[in-house]
Amino acid sequence: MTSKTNKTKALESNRKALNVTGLRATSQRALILGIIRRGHLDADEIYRQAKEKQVNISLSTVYRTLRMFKKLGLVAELHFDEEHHHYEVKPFAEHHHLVCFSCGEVMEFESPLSKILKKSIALEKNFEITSVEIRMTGYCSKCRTNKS
Amino acid sequence: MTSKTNKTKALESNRKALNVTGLRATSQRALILGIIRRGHLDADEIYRQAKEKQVNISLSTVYRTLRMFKKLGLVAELHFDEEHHHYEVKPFAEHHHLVCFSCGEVMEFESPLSKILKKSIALEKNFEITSVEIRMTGYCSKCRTNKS
DNA sequence: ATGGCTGCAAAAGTTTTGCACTTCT
DNA sequence: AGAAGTGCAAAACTTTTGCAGCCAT
Repeated sequence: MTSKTNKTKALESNRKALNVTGLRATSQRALILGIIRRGHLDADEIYRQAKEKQVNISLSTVYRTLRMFKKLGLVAELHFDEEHHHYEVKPFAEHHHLVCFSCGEVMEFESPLSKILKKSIALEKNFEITSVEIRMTGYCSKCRTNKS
Repeated sequence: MTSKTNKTKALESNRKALNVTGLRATSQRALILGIIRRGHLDADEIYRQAKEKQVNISLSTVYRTLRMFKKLGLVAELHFDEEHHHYEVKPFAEHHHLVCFSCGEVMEFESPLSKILKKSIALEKNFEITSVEIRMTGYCSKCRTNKS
């Protein structure tokens, strides 16, 4: 059974990521970071998942931690069409999102065109662009065939 | 003094826009639609401006109206980096946003590249894409020179 | 040991809803 | 007249904050 070992390793890696930031490596933070790694989640969902592992954790801690991570540039805050913010660990390669209206699936994509677009707008508007967020919505291939 | 005439005309035009939708053309709706026309505003800002013209208007009506307009596709809901949603009347030409971190100014832009990007992703991911939202953030030319 | 972090509870802020009344058609 | 829309107040939700105790460093 290697699962425990893997979990330990993952926790270790999250702890290290925290050490780099100068923050204290608390179990809550390692846990939350681990959870965000799994996908695009909102605060409440992160809280629910965190609670499964550590019953006492509080929602405030989740919010505080997310704000902190965001401030440090450790995670990115996304704005999907829903009510709440979503978070993901900041990717090394800039990437964007494709959301299916029907099943809600979120896919990531990247394209060299987005970089060209960024440069062209920066030049045209004389802007110094620090971040680009592209969100496309529609219907994924599965939902398209099922709709018929 | 032609100002009153212009106001009447504007109201008339908003009323007509409402008639097309099959909704009842109430003064509140015409007013709110007129206000959204002015720019990218959030619910509370719309409420404040509406109140100047019609003291009794309620925040619930603003929210209800915005939801309704959005559902009808009359306005688009935007997701800037702040807490609340922003609204704008749905433009005929798809356009995107450039937000200055420093002064908060929101500029619109459009580019043929965004259409190419859309097509290329649709093809690659086998998605039927119904909408594209691009938000770039950074520093506008004014803030860049002032920063120095 | 000590300052940063946490949990809890309460507050603040945003959005929705129920209901009686008003207004458009 | 009848249905749709509004205002008000209260509820539901999301996010923030104050504070006493806890725990990484």
